[in-house]
Amino acid sequence: MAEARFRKSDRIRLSRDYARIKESGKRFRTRHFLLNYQRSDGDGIRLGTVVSSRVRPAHKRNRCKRLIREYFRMNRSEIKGWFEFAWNHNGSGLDLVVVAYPGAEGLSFGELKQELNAGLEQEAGQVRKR
RNA sequence: CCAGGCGGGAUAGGCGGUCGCGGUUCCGCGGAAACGCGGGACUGAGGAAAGUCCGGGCUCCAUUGGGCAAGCCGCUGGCUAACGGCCAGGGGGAGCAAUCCCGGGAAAGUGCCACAGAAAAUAAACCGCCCUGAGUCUCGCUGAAUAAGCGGGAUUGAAGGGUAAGGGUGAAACGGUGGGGUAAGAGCCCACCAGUGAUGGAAGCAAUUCCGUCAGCUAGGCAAACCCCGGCAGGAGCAAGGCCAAAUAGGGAGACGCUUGAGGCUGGCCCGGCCGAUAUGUCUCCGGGUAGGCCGCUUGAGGGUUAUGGCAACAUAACUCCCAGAGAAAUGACCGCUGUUCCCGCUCAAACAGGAAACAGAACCCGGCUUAUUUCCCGCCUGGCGCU
RNA sequence: CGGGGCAUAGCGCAGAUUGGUAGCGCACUGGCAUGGGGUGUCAGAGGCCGCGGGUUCAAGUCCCGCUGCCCCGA
Repeated sequence: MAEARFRKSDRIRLSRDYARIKESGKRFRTRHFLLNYQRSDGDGIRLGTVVSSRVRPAHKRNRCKRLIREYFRMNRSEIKGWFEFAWNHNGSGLDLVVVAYPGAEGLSFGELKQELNAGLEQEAGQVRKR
């Protein structure tokens, strides 16, 4: 059950971390999201959320972040599994930044889950091939 | 019953379950501590939290004055910490009415008023009207005469003068109606009415209202144009500001005295004022500061109830309550049952099935304004129709 | 969260000082010149000035409220 929690230590909170992941991490897109990720030294998996300021008004931006966090909380062990398999290395960490763009505020939780699941699984598969 | 006006209030669907999040605090374990892990209790968005349009608190900066410029407000009185807000009163406008909207000064000065129109603001005089009337034509008389003179008439008549009644314009035309008067006219004079100024009295704290007297006889609009009058205000904002303080770079920093005076500051500008590179002497000290962390950070012009004063806004007193404090930023996801309203389908109707239910997220804190918005409820008032 | 700016023809800009029938360049349409095109030349069309109120006789311009876009401050 501890897998389904989401504490402060599971979040990316420093602006230099965001800058580092954006600079040296890898990225890919789905229909409504841009995902940056990078292998990290720790053994955990961390999440940062960013919503475009073109998503208006403020309460819709907040809702986007909540849904992304909720998705991450429910599926973190799966995501970790995919990337550990891709890198062929158990116990490595992952920093993940999800950027939401306009249009994302209209998604339901089910639609969001489907889109992010598909995107992440596909990306992990491509990493493994290389 | 229908239509309308004003004011106030409720709600932001509810209950349960599973998995989670922020804050405070307690217990257990680990640890030198910071803290970490596990568990419990309490608690966790709004009426607009919004726009950032005003006003304050709070914080730092500036503060030795003087002058200038710029800004905002504007009927009167009150309330308030303050306001561009609120309450009461007064005036003007809209409406049958309830009610709503607006507000210093145009007689201190400057400026503007396109087009049209004679003229757009100390009135002027284009047409017109009226008077005088050179000249021209004509008639009569004197005369020999068609010369000259005298007199009369006509004129679509040079020129001079009077006048502002009328002139179709314009958003707006320099009092209105009637009478007298005159060559024609005119507040030129008179009566009534409207308006202005001065002044006397009455009511009111005042804005203002009412009743008189006198005067000149009349004064266009725009200050959300400059401006005048009265009032307000130093500047910036919690990313304010304070404390701790890695890595890296660097060897300085501060105080005082004396001389030189490049340059800089004085937060709109000027006068004025102040600091001061460099060189030199003495003394003291390890500091400044980025990442990051901590504080500021929620007990406050606070909420509720009652009483008293006041038409009211509001004030005072007593009792009582503690009600988010994050920092890449907490309230969410899924499931079950269910309330209200609306839509669609079937139906005489109902039941039933399905769908929908707003605007929107605290970021230092308050008082307002403005804007967005769901479903209703209550009270008072106005007009109309019907019945008694 | 706080502070500030902009919006006018399809595009880029004037006009806002001092309110009075809104213009310039490119692009567009048509005529002429050429065998045809480019180019040149002549003519024309295209705007309720971001939206809604107010002041005024009259608003792109002055005042108030919204909407959208952009910039600055750790």
